This record gives sequence, C-alpha cells and structure tokens, in this order.
Amino acid sequence: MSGKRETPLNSPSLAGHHCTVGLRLEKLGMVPFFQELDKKQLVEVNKKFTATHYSKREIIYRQGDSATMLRVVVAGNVKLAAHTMEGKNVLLDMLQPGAFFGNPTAARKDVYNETAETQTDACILSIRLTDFREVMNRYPSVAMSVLDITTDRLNESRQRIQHLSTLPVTKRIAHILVTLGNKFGEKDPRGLLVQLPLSRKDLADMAGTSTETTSRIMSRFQEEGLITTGRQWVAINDKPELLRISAED
Amino acid sequence: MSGKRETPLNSPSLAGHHCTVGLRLEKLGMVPFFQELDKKQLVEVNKKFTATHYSKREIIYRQGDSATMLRVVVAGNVKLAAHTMEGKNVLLDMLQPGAFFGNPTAARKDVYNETAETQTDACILSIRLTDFREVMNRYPSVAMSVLDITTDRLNESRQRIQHLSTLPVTKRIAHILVTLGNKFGEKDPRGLLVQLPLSRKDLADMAGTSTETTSRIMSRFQEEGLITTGRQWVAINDKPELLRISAED
DNA sequence: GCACTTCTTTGATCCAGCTCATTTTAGTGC
DNA sequence: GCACTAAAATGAGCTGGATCAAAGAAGTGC
Repeated sequence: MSGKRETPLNSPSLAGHHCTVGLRLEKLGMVPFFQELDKKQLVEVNKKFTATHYSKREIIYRQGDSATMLRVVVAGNVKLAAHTMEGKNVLLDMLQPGAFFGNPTAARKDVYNETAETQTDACILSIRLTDFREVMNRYPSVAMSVLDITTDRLNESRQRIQHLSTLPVTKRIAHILVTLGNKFGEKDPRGLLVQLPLSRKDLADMAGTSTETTSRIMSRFQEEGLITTGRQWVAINDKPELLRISAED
Repeated sequence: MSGKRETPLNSPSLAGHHCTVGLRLEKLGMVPFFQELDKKQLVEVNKKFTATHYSKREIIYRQGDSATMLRVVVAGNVKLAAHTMEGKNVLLDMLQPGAFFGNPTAARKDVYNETAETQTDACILSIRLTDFREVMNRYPSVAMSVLDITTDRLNESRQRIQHLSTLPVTKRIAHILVTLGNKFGEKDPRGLLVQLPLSRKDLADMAGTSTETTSRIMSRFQEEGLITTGRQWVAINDKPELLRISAED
C-alpha cells in the first residue's frame, strides 16, 4: 500500500535530445497542417523555423509580450493561461506535440493575451509570423488546416462557456476529467492515467472554481472509485460514470 | 416624461427589399473576406450563393441540424445560442451584416452545435460548404481572412471564459454593456443606443446569470445614470464609468 | 534520514447570486 | 381608450461555493 500514491508519471527528463537539427524535419512533417506538403516543400518551410529547448515549468512568453512568433510544440506539453491582476488564473488550453500556439493572425493586435509555460521538458519550433503568413498564402492546404484547428478550438471554447454558465462545479470537473482522459490518457495499472503534471490548482483554473472545492470534489470521486489520484496526477477509473455525472438530470 | 421609455429602436420592417438579386453582388463585395477579390472573381463566387429573406425572430437552423451550409449576414442581425436540455440558454454571439456563421470547416463534425435565430428582419446568403472550401482553396486571401475572423472570435471567447471564471456578475454585465455599445451603438438623444432588441433574458444569457439578477443590476446602473433602458433596449450614457466598474479593484 | 517546502485535505463560516413568488409596467390588438 | 400579454422589477429566503484557517501528506535538498 505504501507506494500507492507515488507519482506514476513518466520521467520528463527524457527530452533534451528532441531538439536536434536532424529530428526537426521529421517532426515538422508530422505536424497536422504540414501533412500535405511534399518533401521538397517541407525542406523549404523548415528553413524558416528555429528550434528551442525548454525545461519543465519554463515560461515561453508572457501575457502582454509583443506577439511576433508562431510556435509549434514538437515534444512535451505546454499550457496557456491568462492572469487577472489579482492572482486569479484561468487555464485556457493544454497543448500536445503537433499543436501550434501564439495567434496565427496578430495583424495589428500585437501582444499575446495569455502566458505560455511548459509543463514538461519541451522542444518548441518558432517561425516569424510574417513568414508563416507567407507559407499559408503559398500553400492553401496549410491555411485550411490552421483554420480547421482554430475552428475546433473555438467550438471547444464555446462549449466551455456553456458549461461555466449552466453547470454546477461537480459536473464541470467530471467533464474536464473525461476530456483530459481522452486527450492525455494512457493505459496504466491505476486506470486511464493522465500523462501530465496536473495540480488541484490547475484543475480549479480549468473549471473556474477554487482549489479547495476542487480538492473536495476529487476526494469524493476517489471515494466513489471513479478516479485514483495523488499529488499532481490523476487516473480515470470509471469514465462512463463520470460522463453520466457531467450530463445527468 | 411619459414617452421617455418608448422603444427607440429603428423599425425592423425596412428590410424585405434587401434580398433582391441586384443588391446581392454589391453586398457580397462588402463582406470582409471577399474584400480582395476583383469584380470578375466576385461574379463567379456570387453564383454559388443563394439569398434568403427571414423575418424577425425566425430560426435559421437549430442546434443538432446537419451542417452543410455556410451563411453570411447581408442585412439585419442574427444571434447564435446554445441550449441545455433544461431550458438553460447561452447566447454565444450576435452577428452584424458582413459576418459569417455556421462552421467554415465541419469536415466530419456534421451538425451545428448552436441555434441561429434572426433578431430583426434579415437577408442571409448561403453557400454549400464544399463550394466555400473550394473558394478558399482558389483564393488564399479569403481563407486568410476567414482565419483572422475565427481567431478573433476565439480570443473573444477566451476572454469571456476568463470573465465567467473570475469576475462577479456586476462587472461582467458592465463589460457586456460596453462591448454592445461599441459593436451596435448609435448616437441617439438617449445616449449610445444599442440598435438591437435586447431583453434582460438575452443579457442574462450572455453574462451567465439569471434574469432577475440582470434586472437588478440594470436598475442600479440606471439609477446611477450610467445607462438608460427600457423594454428590450439599452442606451449607454457613461461608458468610461462602466468600463471602470468592469475592471476596478 | 531529517528539515523544509509545496501540495492537498478538511473544517467552519459567510455571502453573492439563485429561486420562487408577486407586483408593476410597456407594448399590442381590438 | 381598454383589455390583454409579455417583460421587467422587486421582495424574501436559501444554498452552492468562496474564503479563511489549520493540519496532514508528498516530494526535495542537504
């Protein structure tokens, strides 16, 4: 029983080699919106990108910084969060490899309105915004794909507005857990393990509630056998039931 | 004093002539994302569109309907709202002439997840989604413009999430009033008049609160001289102060 | 292995906003 | 102008979650 609560997350230190020049091209080709480019085009586009390695919990850019770059996660995870003047945080998105961030537009609106921070060691590619616009103009498939992704994000975002406006906290958290399971879940003896360092505060910032309330609800879910959780990690044990809770009545 | 509260909104019945074939082309050219097309291209694109006239409070499509068309508001206003099973509504967006609605993507996700309803008499153009994709592929400027608009909407949407998560109702409503003033405001003896039929319920559905609370807050704002309001209409009298309220502390 | 820091849990109190109930008022149809 | 309908205002009581406070784990550095 003793080890039951030890962090089951993968060691994040396996990064570091990710950002080698050799791997970059290969990775770029796996990014959804470059999928349709051929080898030659990819080489061309690749030249415009710069790779940077970040370690865990590093800030990539801050809310208010001038927005000149578009970035792509190659390896690791990145979270986007917005801050209020009085310490209130809102967790806007958690990104996986392949996802882009930093407005693809930002014509006149020249500052980021969220802060980007790594959750694990990570390798990030950046491209100047003007260069990326050029790429989209030359390859409509890229623009279309970016549009599709942005539209999906808009829809997610609107669903979240709906949840914040109409659902009580318990249901919101149940729904968030299901979503995290689907997006970051990995089979594990403990259940569907969310492969991410994820604190109660993070969950609270996603659900628009307080850390304490989140903690209470998580404890209840654990008692009921729906999840297994410890410091900075969660595993989903009964997704169907969580889904039911998030939608019941 | 007697007439002080009579509805000051423009009569909506001035539509009806909007949807003539003659006007369509002209209107299409004014839509932001066709801005860069020349006359000939516009004529070409125009052929793909169908115009429909709707009267006030008509449903254009419902949440759950299969999504095959992209639509553009030519004249009038349209609101997008999502419904919960138990009557809870969320007002997602209010559209002006020139705005498009109905996912521009919808590859596999083939249903609308909101309901579109006219707020005034309106003229709406529709194009088959596949046709629109073709247009975007042929004219990158169109795709880019649609992307810019979608990105702006995503940012707005995220700001709203932030407000719902961190601000008390009074501030949220103050902010909404300012936004409405900026977007739909017209100079009027009563103040900056929001040219739209706008009930307490609508406001409540935007702010994620109850009709009663909205009513109380609106009454207070009126007492304080910040707004002038009546049945289904509002005029902003002191925008700076409303802004201050929405951001204070 | 021990001291320290950070995260999490739990308890107790309080209040913003919801809900339910009723009255008032603005607009509509005749 | 009068009766009718729907929106808005107002009152009173209740409650989901916030906040404040403090104790209990789980990692970390030395």
